[in-house]
Amino acid sequence: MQIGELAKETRVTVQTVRFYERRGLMPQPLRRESGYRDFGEGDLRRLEFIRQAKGLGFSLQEIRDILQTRERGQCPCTDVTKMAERHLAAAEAEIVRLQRFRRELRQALGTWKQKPTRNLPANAICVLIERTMNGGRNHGRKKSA
Amino acid sequence: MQIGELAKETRVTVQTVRFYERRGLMPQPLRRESGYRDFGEGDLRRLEFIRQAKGLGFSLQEIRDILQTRERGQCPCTDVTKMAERHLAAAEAEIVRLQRFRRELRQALGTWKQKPTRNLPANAICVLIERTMNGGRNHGRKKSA
DNA sequence: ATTGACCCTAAACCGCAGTATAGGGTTTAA
DNA sequence: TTAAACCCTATACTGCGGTTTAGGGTCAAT
Repeated sequence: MQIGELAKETRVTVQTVRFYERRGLMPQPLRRESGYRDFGEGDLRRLEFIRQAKGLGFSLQEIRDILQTRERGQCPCTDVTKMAERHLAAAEAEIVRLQRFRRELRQALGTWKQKPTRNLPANAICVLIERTMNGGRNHGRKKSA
Repeated sequence: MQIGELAKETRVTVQTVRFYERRGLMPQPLRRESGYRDFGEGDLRRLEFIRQAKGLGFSLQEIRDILQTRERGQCPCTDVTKMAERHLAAAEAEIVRLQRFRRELRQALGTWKQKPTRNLPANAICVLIERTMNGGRNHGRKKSA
């Protein structure tokens, strides 16, 4: 199989396949006389695994490590579990953070709805921003001061 | 206030302050005869706002846009709301994805505990990986009716 | 006058995950 | 024979959010 076919099958670009090879995710493939890469079924499955792992949030570095462990005949389960739990923890922290912000935001929007102002720059999130900016009442910062 | 003091107060590096200036997040500050930047209270609050906004997941681009809208005397609420909801949606999608993976992972680990293998590379997540690598047939996946 | 802490600019570099471009060679079919 | 479609390498570029380096200038105290 030529690189173009492999790329098409796995829905990545040929550049990406070569890029993965450079990064050590894909092995050095067989070469024809011409220098053309010659891939087999194993390469196809490997590339599909890379795509799936990427979809699960693993970095190329992590995927490379998993594949290398596997290549040494070892089980990458422990590492994979650790990585996955780490991603999970990060995502959970992220969502907690954003949920907190959303609460603040909704509160601000509620205030805004109760006290609808026209297009004056004094409502809702602006309040939140002004509060953070800690000047509250004064927008006085202009360059041509 | 010199750049060093500003940086210290806001717990960023002086390079970062200059970087924000280049990126248009911080205004061109006053300069002394020597060329030294001279910051005021407004700059301090602005930089603090940048830090907080960053903490809330806004990109520098977004923060710059918010500040520029504000500088034009307009209310950035609508934009901010949109941005925040977008971040939230992204984080929620992320966690759903990872929760799905965690389920798969836990299932795999459960299987592994029930059927302890020796240190052969055929257990748990390995199974998950092997399944992907060896032809990727997904058995027992029931998603939608 | 000299040291040391501070400041200045411009430019290069980092990791990430590729994408694009330049300048070629190969294969296949008309 | 020639053209299209494919392949090759090497290098540069993207956007993100900075960090580092090189090579200076300024300011306060000694």
